[in-house]
Amino acid sequence: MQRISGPHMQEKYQPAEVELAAQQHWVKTQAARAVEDTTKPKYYCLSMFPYPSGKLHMGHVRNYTIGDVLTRFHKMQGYNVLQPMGWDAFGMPAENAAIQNKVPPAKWTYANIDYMRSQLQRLGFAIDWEREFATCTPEYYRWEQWLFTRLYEKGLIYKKLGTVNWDPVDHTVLANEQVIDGRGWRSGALVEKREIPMYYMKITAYAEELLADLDQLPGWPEQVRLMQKNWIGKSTGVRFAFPLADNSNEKLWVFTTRADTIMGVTFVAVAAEHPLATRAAANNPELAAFIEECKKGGVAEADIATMEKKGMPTGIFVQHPLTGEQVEVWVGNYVLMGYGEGAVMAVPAHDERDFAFAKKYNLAIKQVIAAEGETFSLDGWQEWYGDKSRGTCVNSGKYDGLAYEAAVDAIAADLAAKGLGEKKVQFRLRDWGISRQRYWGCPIPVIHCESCGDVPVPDDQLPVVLPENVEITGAGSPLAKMPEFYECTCPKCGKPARRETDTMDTFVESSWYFLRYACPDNTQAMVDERVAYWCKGGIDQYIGGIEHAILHLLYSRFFTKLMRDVGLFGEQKLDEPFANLLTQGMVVAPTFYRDAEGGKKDWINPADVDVTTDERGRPTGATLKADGQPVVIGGTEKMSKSKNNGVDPQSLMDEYGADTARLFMMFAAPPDQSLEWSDAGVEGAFRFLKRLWKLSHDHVAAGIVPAYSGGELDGVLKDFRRQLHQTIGKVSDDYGRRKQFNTAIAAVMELLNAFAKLPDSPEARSVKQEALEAAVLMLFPIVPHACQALYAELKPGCDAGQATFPKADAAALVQSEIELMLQVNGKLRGSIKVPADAAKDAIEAAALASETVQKHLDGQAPKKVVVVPGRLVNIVV
RNA sequence: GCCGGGAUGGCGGAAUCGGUAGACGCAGCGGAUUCAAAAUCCGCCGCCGCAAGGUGUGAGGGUUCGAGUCCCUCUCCCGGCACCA
Repeated sequence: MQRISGPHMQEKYQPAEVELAAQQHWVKTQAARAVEDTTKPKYYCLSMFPYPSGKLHMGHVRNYTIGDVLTRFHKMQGYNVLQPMGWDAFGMPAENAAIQNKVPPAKWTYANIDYMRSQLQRLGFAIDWEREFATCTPEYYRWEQWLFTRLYEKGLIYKKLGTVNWDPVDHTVLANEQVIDGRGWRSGALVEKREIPMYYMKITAYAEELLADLDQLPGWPEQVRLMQKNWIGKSTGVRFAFPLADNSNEKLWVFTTRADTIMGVTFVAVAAEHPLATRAAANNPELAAFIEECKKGGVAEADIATMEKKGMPTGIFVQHPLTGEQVEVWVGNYVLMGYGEGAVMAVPAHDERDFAFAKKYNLAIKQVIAAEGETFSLDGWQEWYGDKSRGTCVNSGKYDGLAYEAAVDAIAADLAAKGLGEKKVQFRLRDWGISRQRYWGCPIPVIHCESCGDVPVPDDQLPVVLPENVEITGAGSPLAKMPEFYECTCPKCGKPARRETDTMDTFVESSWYFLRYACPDNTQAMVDERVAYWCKGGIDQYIGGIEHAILHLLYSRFFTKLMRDVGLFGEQKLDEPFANLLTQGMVVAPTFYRDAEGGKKDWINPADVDVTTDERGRPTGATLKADGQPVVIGGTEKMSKSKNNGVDPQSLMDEYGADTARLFMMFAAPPDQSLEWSDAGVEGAFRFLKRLWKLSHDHVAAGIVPAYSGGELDGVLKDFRRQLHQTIGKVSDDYGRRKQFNTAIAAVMELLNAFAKLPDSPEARSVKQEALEAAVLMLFPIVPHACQALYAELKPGCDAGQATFPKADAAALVQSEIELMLQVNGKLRGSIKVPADAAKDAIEAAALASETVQKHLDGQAPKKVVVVPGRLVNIVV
């Protein structure tokens, strides 16, 4: 094997040279190529694929370095490893770029992919590039269309009206992101809600399984499972009807989880789009105007939930299903047509929102729950009013005295007897609307025929190819303006027909790409038996941002189950795609700005700012490098274009090399926490690599020797060797179990600090050889280029990438004497040394005999002595 | 608004199962080297205090021999909220 850094080791660490040589070596030896091999355990390590936005940002560097560390570590542990990469290539930014720069989305996307691929290669990730694909190619999305037609036939995809943000000036549908303060981002027009037909995936049919299987995912963070559980939101309640008071036999259906409060209903609220509201508005211009007002504004839940609750009576009355009393129907802007029945019963006394609404409009508030020791008052809302775990029914006739569960059961039974309702399990989860009125996405494979209706495109006409030369204006859907795309013939009857011009939500592509990596070259099927090899028991590690905790991960779980039920996995049992999940935190950086006209702020990039500090290093101010004048120090925020606080990873790589970038990212914070960018921290990472290089160089220059393999050692060397093997144990645990790399790096740093203080003797040299070999292998997953070169110097002819990860030597860990802390009344007062195998009473005696303890006891007898083996002794006086 | 998370020196963070708070690194300070600087190496470094000592993990309360860690109340910050990806 070639010596990577040449016949004479460079004295100075030169990352550009070292990294180029290492990367060429890996390409030549196909080090990252993954081949199915049943003789080894497999390890599929997956990072969330990037949207090709132009260039890598720090979040990508962080995400993919974490993945690469785990990939390389597991390879050194003997696993057959797969680390793939691809491109989530459909999406809005390509259309925005097309509007701004007049570049076709496809061209822009492919150019970005080429650049970003080169950046990933420059970072030295052990990616199997033979498996790369972009989701915007027909070779990929044809299978998505194929699956769509299967699901459509199974009834798992259906059409219904959905509410979207409508820009009345641009005549276009806007994403929530494009609605700013209720206005369209380009036109500035007030956005309206509009109902249009859309295709939906029946994710609610899988709600029960998606919820239950969360318990089968011990490798997921508890917080993510909890978020998904709450999102699915299973609740048991009662669906029941209020008959209309006009004796028309019509009914208004509602769902409630608080049927126990049914006797406290004082009004009913319906959504603005509810048929009853429409009917009432027909001869009530004031109400019609109010309904129009409700339709203003966007559809985002966060906006609806925080806006002022408003309502108006309809003049329509319904009968209370149990008392027969007349109850008025109101239209409320906070009731959503898309949830449940689009109508809710209102119990102001026991629902905080209803309480506020009733106070505002002077509606009746009737207490029907009482809790012991509490007084009900209309002065203000109190927490216990809505707490179903407390209290019993009052003012509720035959239900008086019943607690929550008993009351719900009795009331549900009575409603059922009247044929007006029943208990029902309800999910918060809604079906997934996948239609988008956009160009740069996967065409929905449906043809609309006047005679045959909606006809899925037959297999032999797939893929429906997205035309690539299109003019994007930002107004309206481009495909709907292209007769050459939408004019077609019906596959059933052959008559002229119209092709669907909506495309799919881009979450669809990212819901199954991880399965396609197993078999990206298959032109005959969506997936094949290689999925059974790589995805058996789930993908071993998935790494990505916490912002995907709900949507992407839930959709991916859903798709895996859909594909299983379409029979795509054959005999293999694959219910869940990701066995282990690591959610990484954001990359944040300080912000700087100057106030500009109109209350706006000019954000200044951290790279252009000098921060001044006082004699203790505390920041006292900041100035712009260009003019030396002060700028305002803002908060520390997620790197973004809008705050101009992004740092380009490319400049980091150019200046320090890939290893320093990787080391800094892994050292600055544990993976799941946010990571604060710091120029000085990067310097520190670079300094450490220089130090590692120099220590190795000095050792190699004095002549390499066989690593220590046995024999008596004196105190210093014995202690150091114990530290070495403790470090090996800790680093293995940090990589393998804890997935916390900052502490692994810190442990190796400590080891090298101790290493630098070792004496120079023949014995010491063999221990140093052992330590350097181990340190270089331990750091290899994080800084593979430098370690590849160093290992070849320490063990000529050996390839660090093919080496086995060091194992701790149990014999080296044995300790004869240990130190115990001494506490008096819980306060640290000193320490004692005892034999490692000392008995409890011997420890107690030694502690009591110690000078410090005697001083604090001051002649008194201890009340209690607590001995924690291996830790401390606490004496209570 | 709802769901989930976070807060520890001047800064990033460590403390893995309730047991030495501040590992490791950055910044700072002192020294060595140097004509000088950079680089490098050595040492100091939570706060108050001359010291003894006291005090300290967002705020307040509690459990415990012992709390950064567990429980209750609160404040601020961050992620998600279904068309950003």
